Amino acid sequence: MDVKTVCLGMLTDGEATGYDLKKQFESSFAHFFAAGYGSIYPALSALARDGLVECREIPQDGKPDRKVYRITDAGREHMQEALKKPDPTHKVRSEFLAMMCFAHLMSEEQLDIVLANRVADVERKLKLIHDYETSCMQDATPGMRFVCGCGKTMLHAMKEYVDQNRHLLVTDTPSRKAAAS
Amino acid sequence: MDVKTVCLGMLTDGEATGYDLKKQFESSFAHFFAAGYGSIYPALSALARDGLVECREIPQDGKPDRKVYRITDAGREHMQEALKKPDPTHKVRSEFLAMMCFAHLMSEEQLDIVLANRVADVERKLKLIHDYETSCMQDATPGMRFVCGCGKTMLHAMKEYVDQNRHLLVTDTPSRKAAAS
DNA sequence: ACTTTATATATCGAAGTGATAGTATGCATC
DNA sequence: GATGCATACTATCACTTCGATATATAAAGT
Repeated sequence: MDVKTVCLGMLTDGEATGYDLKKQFESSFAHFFAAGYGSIYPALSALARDGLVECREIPQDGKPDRKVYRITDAGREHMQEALKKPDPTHKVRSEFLAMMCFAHLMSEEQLDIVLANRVADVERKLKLIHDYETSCMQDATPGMRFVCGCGKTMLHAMKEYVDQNRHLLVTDTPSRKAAAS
Repeated sequence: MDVKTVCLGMLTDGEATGYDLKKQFESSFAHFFAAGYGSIYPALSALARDGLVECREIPQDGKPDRKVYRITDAGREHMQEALKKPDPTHKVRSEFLAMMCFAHLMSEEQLDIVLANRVADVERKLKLIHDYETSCMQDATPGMRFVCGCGKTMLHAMKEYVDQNRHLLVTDTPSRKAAAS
């Protein structure tokens, strides 16, 4: 389940350009699988090279060709195989928690800013999920519903944890408490 | 807050070898910041090159020298600077959730195995945190307590979510329900 | 006697990150 | 009428990290 496979999976849903896929990585997939152009374009090239997708090049004047990718039968088969992997990973890479390990080397002001930014980021991601859910209404697959629900649960858990345990790191002043509520 | 910085941070707590740091990455840091030898050894070399750590080489017969690293004053200063970054990331990279997006392309048996493995992995990580907490008893910093607590909260949230929402993906048979309880 | 675990080093190809660059259209703001 | 910003699209590149593998010895379990 690398970027290549995820792109292939997205293409089971209909043809798309690299740009389209990037948008999906930025919206519905943002909270659990980020990918930039530096991964997506090479991935699509490799998939095309291996015959798992086909590419229609639509010429445009002045601009580089628009490249629309479509999954092939071989691609669908490959996807089926990829989905047989029994133990897909779930990894967290948190500079935030790493930094908190060294909280005793930081000032309260620094900690306060970092905690606030973390909560803000969580809220941004919650909004992304919410926007996705409202935009596709009832036509999401059960899988996507499961995934969105999982994202919301984890993000809420993080937010609540930070709120309820910040006292382990900072002594809340009355003004801060007031600002938080 | 890359591997280099985290290694430097670990060394604020006392001198260590690359192997020692790896153990820390595998135990207390495992649930939010993994790193292998392929990152740690180059990181230590770079830190030594930049004068942020010093290396004592202890010769050993037959084996390569044992290299014990100690942080320098410049290193401590560098760490202070690194901790001023106001918005450390917190990223999830989940093959698991990516796979669940394509659940409609999978069989129930496959899904069942994947869900079971996910729960097992969560439990393994919970045990790691628990083991760490009992091993260091009260001499953990508030920061480490915060981090362990956060890990436990997130992992419990994931486990509970999977348990309570598996019905979105699989129709639980009586036998499965019995096995789960 | 045999195997696993622990201590310790190190490298390398493959994969992914993040930033940057380029080009055109259209829309809003000044 | 110009300037800047958003959107649509492509693409590359240096750097970092990942995961697997290799090498060596000693202790400890079975």
